[in-house]
Amino acid sequence: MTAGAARRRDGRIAQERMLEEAMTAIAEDGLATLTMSALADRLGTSGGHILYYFGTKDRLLLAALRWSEQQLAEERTALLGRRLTAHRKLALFLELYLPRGLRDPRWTLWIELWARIPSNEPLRAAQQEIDDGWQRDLEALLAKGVEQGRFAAGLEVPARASELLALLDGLSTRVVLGERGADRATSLERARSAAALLIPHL
Amino acid sequence: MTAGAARRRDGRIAQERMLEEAMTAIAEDGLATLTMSALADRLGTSGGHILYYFGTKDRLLLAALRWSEQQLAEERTALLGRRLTAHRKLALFLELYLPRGLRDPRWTLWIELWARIPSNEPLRAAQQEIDDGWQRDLEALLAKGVEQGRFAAGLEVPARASELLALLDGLSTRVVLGERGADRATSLERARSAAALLIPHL
Amino acid sequence: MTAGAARRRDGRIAQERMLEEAMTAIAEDGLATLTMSALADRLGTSGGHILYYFGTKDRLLLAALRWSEQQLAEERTALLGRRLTAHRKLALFLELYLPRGLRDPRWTLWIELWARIPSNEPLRAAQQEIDDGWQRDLEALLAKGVEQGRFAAGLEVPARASELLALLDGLSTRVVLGERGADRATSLERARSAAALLIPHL
Amino acid sequence: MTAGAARRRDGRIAQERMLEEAMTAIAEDGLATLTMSALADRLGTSGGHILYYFGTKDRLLLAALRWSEQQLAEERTALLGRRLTAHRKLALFLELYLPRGLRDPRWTLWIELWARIPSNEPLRAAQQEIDDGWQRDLEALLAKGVEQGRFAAGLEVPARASELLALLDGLSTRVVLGERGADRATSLERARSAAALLIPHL
DNA sequence: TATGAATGAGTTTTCATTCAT
DNA sequence: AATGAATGAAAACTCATTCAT
Repeated sequence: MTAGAARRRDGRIAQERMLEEAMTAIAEDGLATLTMSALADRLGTSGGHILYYFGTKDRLLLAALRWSEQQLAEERTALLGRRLTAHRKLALFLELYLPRGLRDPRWTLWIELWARIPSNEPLRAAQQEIDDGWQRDLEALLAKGVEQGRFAAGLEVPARASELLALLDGLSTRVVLGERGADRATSLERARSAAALLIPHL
Repeated sequence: MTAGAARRRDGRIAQERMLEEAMTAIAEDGLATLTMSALADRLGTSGGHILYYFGTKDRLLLAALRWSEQQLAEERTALLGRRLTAHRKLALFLELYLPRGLRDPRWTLWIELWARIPSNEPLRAAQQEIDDGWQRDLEALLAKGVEQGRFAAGLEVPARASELLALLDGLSTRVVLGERGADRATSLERARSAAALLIPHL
Repeated sequence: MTAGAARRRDGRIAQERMLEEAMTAIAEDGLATLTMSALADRLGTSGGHILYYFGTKDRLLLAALRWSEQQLAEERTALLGRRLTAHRKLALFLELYLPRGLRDPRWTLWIELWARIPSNEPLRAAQQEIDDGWQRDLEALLAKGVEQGRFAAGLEVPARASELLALLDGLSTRVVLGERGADRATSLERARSAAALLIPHL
Repeated sequence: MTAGAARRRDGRIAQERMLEEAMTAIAEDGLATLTMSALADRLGTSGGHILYYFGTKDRLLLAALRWSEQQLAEERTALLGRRLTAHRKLALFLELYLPRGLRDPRWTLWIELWARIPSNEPLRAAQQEIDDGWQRDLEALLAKGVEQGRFAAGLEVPARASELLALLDGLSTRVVLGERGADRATSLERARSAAALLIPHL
């Protein structure tokens, strides 16, 4: 391997460390206190260096979001590929989607970024794309369940998927904002019972 | 009426104009561009004067939110009091909750304020209180429907109310952020079909 | 006088003090070291306050330039109105135009701002307008000299005025940049002898 | 030729390409947007590499200026050596000096660098030297014209040369800044008519 | 020669908030 | 009640420059 390639690889690693640390910092202190220099301090590097890779803070946050969603997307793909009943897959899907708890960084970031979407076109595009991924995979999961006779034939797959995802978003918001009575366990329970009604198991 | 009372009443009106204009400005340009002095300009007054009434910008936003929710709460109360079938009331409830369209000011404000809740205790309390109002009234609506035999006896009212409200939040977010295929009409359709499944009409 | 008017007047005075101090600072240390906070320190105020009036540093510099040219324009008008021979007026015009010496703030500013004109439309407009003022007044001066029989009949007034002003610009640049042998006295001498050739005195 | 010499020559060529590209970039977008990495991109190399040759950006700009003036100096020398009347030579000198048009790179660079001269000693020295070259050659041209009886005996050569060059600077500034009515053709006309008055042709 | 990762000082700008009048 | 002058903290961002490889 040439020195150049090594250097390039170092950069890759550095970038990924930055994204990971950004998510961790958000999880610990919230996005409000995530300044460029605070993040640089955590990483033992300089603010300039972070922006050397990402250009602007907005783009850094977008990259962090994508990186975090990328990991979930992989878990989702793995989940879909497992040999499980559709019921079980759906249950795991719900668990995957909902926040791990108060201050879940992925959701903290989403809530913050929603506010910026109206004035940030690349962000809107990213959100659309990410949402589409969840919708597509949930539809696939449901369709397969129908095919296997686990869910009612005639299930309106896209509509039910949309509704379930909207419901999960609403529940997630509540969890991550710490609304009274909206911890992960309770919300998961709500998600499950609603799912059972929206997508009747035969 | 004394001069003092007249002045006080004038102050009330002035404050209400400020809140209304704040909501309009947010609907037009988003909260990010709503600075104190921009708002003052729209009102033909000074930033100092607005803060003379509200103390801080955060309190102004909170007041604006409360003012906007207050109006909805009144419509809600009126709705509950009307002589309509529970089905019909539920349908109107959904229409009342969902955003009027892209950039609906109430929802724009919510999305912006969610991001501030983690670091703003009074805001969290207000949110809780407002959400409780919707939950309480939806529960009442459902309970009455059960009582009248319109909804299944044994309906788990609080759970279904929570789920429906979470779903409405999720749908609303999408509408107000302008997600593809998430206009008011479509979202209302999703809300209706999901409601029919969550709260089976007999 | 109302308190409001007094406050407003205070603001005016404050703005003018800022412009004056900016020019003085430029004369003393050059434009390179004129940062917003350095200027604020000199004025015993805050950087925010300066930008409260001028919005951006660019606009502050433009205002400073205009303020400084305004003063010269008044001197120019006074000069044109005096009862002097055209010869004498022309001589005084040259003295007025040329820099007072190395680091003359007006010229320091011009040289700095020339570099910004290609990317700054308001600045270009201001420059055009200011140059037009000098051209117009020099043309008037020459025309009157012709009329009075002091300068050759048939003098091509606009052309000669343009040439003389261009020459003065060139000389001024050299003075203010401290080129060898280009002090004010020598440059004035060059200006005079060139003027005598371009605009023959009868 | 040794490998070392070949490499050295390659380096020369690389450096010259850099200078040329710098001038082109400046002509296209102005100096303000000429960052090291922008220039590196245009050249398909890295910022570090450019500085490997030039050390600092200031030195690069200075080298670019010198390189550009070097070419003009050669044209000037060629001009002086040609068998032409002094009148004709003077006319060609004016054409050589004035900018080719709006955004002429040599002049764009000059205007930008003037602003840096007060704080950059090597730059000042270079400017002096380059100006001296023009002055020296113009004096030689005029002196020869006098000698040949083309220009008035008794012509104060150094003074007239200074004045003409100052005038050319002033005209050039206007052309390159795009002042109204200051295109190359008009400015050349002004330069010619002023030259005819300053240096009377017998 | 050549790269590109890393630095970090330095500057403008924004805006809620205060307060004398 | 109303103004608007004044504050000042905070933060993003730029970019020439260095240096290990």
